[in-house]
Amino acid sequence: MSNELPKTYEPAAIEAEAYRVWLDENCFHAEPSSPGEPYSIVIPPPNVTGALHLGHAINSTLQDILIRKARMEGRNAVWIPGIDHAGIATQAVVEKQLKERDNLTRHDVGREGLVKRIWEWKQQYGDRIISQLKRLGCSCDWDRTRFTLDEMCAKAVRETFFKLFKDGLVYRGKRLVNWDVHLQTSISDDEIYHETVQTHLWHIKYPIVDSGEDPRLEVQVSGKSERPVAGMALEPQVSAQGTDEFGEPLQTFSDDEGSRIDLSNDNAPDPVDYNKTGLRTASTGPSPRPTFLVVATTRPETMLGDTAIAVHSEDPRWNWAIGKFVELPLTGRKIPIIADDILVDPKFGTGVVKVTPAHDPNDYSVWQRHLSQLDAIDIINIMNPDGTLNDAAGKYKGLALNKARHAVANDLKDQGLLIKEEPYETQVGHSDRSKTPIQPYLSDQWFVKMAPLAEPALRVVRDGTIQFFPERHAQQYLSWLGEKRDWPISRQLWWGHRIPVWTGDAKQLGMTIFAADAADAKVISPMTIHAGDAGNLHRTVKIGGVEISVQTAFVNEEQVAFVCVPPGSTKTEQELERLGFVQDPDVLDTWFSSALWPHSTLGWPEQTPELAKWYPTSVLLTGRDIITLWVARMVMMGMYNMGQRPMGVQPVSPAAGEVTTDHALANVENFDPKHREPEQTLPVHEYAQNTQGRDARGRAEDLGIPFYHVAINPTILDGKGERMSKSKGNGVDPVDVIDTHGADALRFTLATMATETQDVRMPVKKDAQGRNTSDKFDFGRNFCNKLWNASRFVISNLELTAALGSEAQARNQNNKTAERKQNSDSSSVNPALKSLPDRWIVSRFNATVDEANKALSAYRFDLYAKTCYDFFWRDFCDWYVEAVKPTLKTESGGNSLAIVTQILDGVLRLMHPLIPFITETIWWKLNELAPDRAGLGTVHKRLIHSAWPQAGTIDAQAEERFTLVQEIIVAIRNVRNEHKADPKKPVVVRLESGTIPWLKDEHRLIETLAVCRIHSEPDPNAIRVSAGGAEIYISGLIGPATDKLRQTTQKEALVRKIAAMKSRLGNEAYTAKAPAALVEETRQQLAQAEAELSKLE
RNA sequence: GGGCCGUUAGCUCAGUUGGCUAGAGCGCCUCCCUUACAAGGAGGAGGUCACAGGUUCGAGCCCUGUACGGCCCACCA
Repeated sequence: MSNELPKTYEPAAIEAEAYRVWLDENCFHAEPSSPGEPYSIVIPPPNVTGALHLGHAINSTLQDILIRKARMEGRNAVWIPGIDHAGIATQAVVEKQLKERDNLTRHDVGREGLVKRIWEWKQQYGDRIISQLKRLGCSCDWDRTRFTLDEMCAKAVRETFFKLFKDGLVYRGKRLVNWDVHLQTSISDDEIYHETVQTHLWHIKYPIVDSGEDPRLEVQVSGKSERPVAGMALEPQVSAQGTDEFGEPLQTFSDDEGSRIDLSNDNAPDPVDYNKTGLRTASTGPSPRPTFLVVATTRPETMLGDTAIAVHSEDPRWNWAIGKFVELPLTGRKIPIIADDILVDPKFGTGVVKVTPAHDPNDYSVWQRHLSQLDAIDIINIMNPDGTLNDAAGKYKGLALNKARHAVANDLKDQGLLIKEEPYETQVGHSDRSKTPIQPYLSDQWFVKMAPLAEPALRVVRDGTIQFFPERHAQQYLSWLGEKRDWPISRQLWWGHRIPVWTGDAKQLGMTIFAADAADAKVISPMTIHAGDAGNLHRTVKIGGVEISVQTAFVNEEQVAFVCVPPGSTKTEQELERLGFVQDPDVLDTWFSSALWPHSTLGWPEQTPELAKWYPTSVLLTGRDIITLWVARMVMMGMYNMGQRPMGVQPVSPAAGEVTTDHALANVENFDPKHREPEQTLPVHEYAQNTQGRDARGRAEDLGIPFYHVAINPTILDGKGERMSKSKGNGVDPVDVIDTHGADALRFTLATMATETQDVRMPVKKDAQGRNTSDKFDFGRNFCNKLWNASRFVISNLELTAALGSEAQARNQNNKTAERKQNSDSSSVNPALKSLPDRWIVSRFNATVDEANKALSAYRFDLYAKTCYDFFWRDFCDWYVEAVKPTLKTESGGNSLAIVTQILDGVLRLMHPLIPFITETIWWKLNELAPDRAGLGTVHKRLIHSAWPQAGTIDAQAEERFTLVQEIIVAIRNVRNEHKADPKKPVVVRLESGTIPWLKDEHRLIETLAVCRIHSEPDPNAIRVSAGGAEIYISGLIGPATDKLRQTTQKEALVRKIAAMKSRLGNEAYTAKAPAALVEETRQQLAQAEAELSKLE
């Protein structure tokens, strides 16, 4: 009894036990010094913010499949787990908790206090995530668990930041950022969602001040301008690489783009439609012109920060006013009317736009565009970080924005400047974290220059060094990276890697550092921070072995120095602080540390054995939503830090001129190629082998790419097709599913869903215990149950045989070395094959292994699971086991028991990566009863460390023959069923198969599986059917009526088929152009169909 | 507005370089609790492959267009 598997499959019991054993025996741990070709994966670190959902579950399952397979293939496989600190998200959650529990803000507890609390949160939820991964069966090397905020990562972050700073790829600039007024931090574009709000469009009069033409402008009032119109007059220094000096994407214009309007076009606005615009004309002058312009805005309060009015240069209604001024209502400031053909769409609104550079992204672009032009405009910030108005707002100072809006609108109304207030629907950006509206806000931020980093990262995907699966996802990567928009990396948060820059009086620095060791102080590169700001410098010096990189800038007429030092320069940091320098209070964008993940987890910047062995990693598995945010940045930073060539500092644009190449060698010095193992060969996947061989890997190493393959897993949606998320409440905790169905069932089902189609719908239901689960997982659970029971069957037979000292087993001992050539732990099935079913099932197994290999090397996890399913359930259980069942325990069973055992052995190996718990558990049991698998030799104690099955040869003849036998059996069953034959009572069958001489050898098989007796006496009343060229006469059934029907249907089908084939063959084009083999095949089929038909007449 | 993807059985989805009667699971119908498994077994019904053109001897598959759905990016004051 102890030898038996429990009668019912209960995943909960076996899963806990199997995982415990794996952990106890350290099965997941890898060492770089171990033998085997490297195979490595780094987990996309889940956010510590919350628990894992099904999206993580599918992602983790697929990685585990790859790692377990690689491990079984004898590779030195490591899967590095970890968690992301998820800056904003985590801080927001903890702050919210602080507020709700203790009614405290972060300012009450202070920076240290808050960070301490977040660490406590991290401990709790990090542990939860790890335990979820363990429940899933993930075979991560837990000894190597990392956190994006741990010391190793911190060091990598500091090193990288310093490199970037030194290379001039980090710069500080004023930029309009998305400001979360509630959290008082800037947030990235991707942390914003848009919400439709009902608001108003306020139409406001801006009186034109007649007295002043803008003296800075050359006169040009009518349609055609003498000088290039604004918007086309982009800075000549803008590089061809697509960014200006701020890294803004270069916008290119051509005459056929929408920025110009064609006045002959009917769609162009009525030249002067005063009714439409609500304008009045002045009574004097040769041509009537309005005395004011009307602006329509959704945000009247921002007019306090207006610095210009913009119109389209070719809009005849207003272009005469370009160069004049308006008086800004409520403030009395005089602001210019400028032309900006990018901002202004004459067809929209009044064709007149207020420009508020400090509070609107588009207006900010206007400011930038006009910065070095004659018509440069001001930029005025009217907002405090907390969302109230500042001194610049005059009497509105101190009001919150929404209050100011109404105050402004009311005052305008009082002054008769508000023409109308029309209801308007618009989209307003909201912070994903605080759910409050985002304010564009002008602030000082650090940026990473993208162009030099993006270029190489684009190249390696274009040239196929990095491959996407499915391939089409590369497009998203390429198009996003192609924009090369600079990356704002400052976050006004306390939770994260603090920016390693100290700010202070440049004069202090000069006296102490520069002057102290002037001979040693080597100027490494000049840098311009803002165009036109003379005196801004960028120097990197080396003093006493410590590198110090300095950027200077003028702030309020004072020269301020920004100093960056590499990690481990504590003394220098202290010295700086003694001099009054203060460290930047901001932290880095979370993605900054995530971008380093593949190499930082392996120990970089130290040249660790892990890095040498496992970098580049073999594949990255992730969702398509972070191809840009994460994948692209990992490639960039991987190449920047790990590449042997200093690509990060190659001057991509001579015009940029800010970065010199002479310090590029600094990167090379960091890199010690000796740590490489030149004998390393390819990663596992076939395609790489048949393309460039080991050169590919060598080249990839030179380039420093973090992975060769990017496999994109599908997004899991709920039953309504909506993305799962916690806020929607439609998320499913994988642990809930594991509780209801088991981890193997979850894994199996998720794998079948990992198709190339992007999204998977998952109808969710709540069970009695309130757990979110889905009937979808019944599929996997049923499969596991089937495996459980089939294994029980095999094991019960082994027990019996063992008890009786089976002859079959003894015989197999003799056969065991007959044809085997593999090592002792091989799973190749190759006993002495006798019967057709034996030959067939072995051939099918071999084909299945082959298909599984192909599927997995293409990351087609669904095909892998499907292949396993079809072979195990359909071929093995439904056919083979049923075929050998009656004779299994008898002498005449031949070596079927051996084959059943060996196939089970192979199936366990083949499916272990997919359903590790159940396969491992059965493996143990199988080891007890058949330690040598009836002749295969010694097997490994643990399946996790056993060999991946080898695909042996395909027996085409056996497959062909067995297929025919199947057809005959199905035909007989069919008739039996239609006649409601007693399932246990055999029918009498006569087979006419003169053309198939070998068929008589399989009569016994047919009798078994079709429940019949085969006789040779003709019966005139027999029901006749045909299958695969054999005529089948079935006697002993009543009810020929249905047979008539069936024969009629069959006949009709044949007639149709014959007609179709005849017409095809009658078509000369077909016989001439189609492949000869196909035509011949058609002829044979036609002949066969006609023969069948004639027999049915 | 730009780009990408999808539309195949009642539901969820496969369908390889175009090639015989388009498949699976679930659900449904009939029969069967046969000592591995009713979470099972045997059989069955069910599809004008979104629509319209085109290429081809031949189209679910390739091309063009349309409709509907989804995603990403940019978002008009």
